[in-house]
Amino acid sequence: MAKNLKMKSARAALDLSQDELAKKVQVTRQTISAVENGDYNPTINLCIAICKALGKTLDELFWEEESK
Amino acid sequence: MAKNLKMKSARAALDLSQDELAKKVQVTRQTISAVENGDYNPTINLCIAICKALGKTLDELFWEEESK
DNA sequence: GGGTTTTGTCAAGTATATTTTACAAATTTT
DNA sequence: AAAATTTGTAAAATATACTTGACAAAACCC
Repeated sequence: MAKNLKMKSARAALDLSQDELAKKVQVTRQTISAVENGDYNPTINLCIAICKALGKTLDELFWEEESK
Repeated sequence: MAKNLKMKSARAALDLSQDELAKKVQVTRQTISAVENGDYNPTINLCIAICKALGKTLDELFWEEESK
């Protein structure tokens, strides 16, 4: 899977660390790291939570990205 | 979780059975049924595959729906 | 109204998403 | 350049997505 740079840059734009985002989203820092690095295939509920924390929509952060 | 009626109606619009969609998406009919009925929390890759099979985007089928 | 296809659901199993603990490399701050 | 923060990664454990097989109710055709 490809890295999710859209997510990484949306997070950077809000000046959040992986750990801070993880807390907002109720997940571990490692999970956030893995999602950004495309190491796995997150749940849609997690994607939605990430989108809301970053003020983006699913299409903006997850469409076409992991579409392989 | 709430039922995903957007997905159900997008599938109906293409006159596909759950089983036919399941085959296109390489998953079991039970999984499609569970997703439509909101019985669980699918993977983003599965959501993307479903969107592509139905000619829709993530925002169209999965945004706000399961946002709880 | 019987036959066929479609859908809901359930129980038991397998695969994989996510956690926990932990350490080192990289980056930022002072 | 040392201290502090952020990030990549890994192994073992746990939770949960997804499968397989199967049965009954509902919906569609004849």
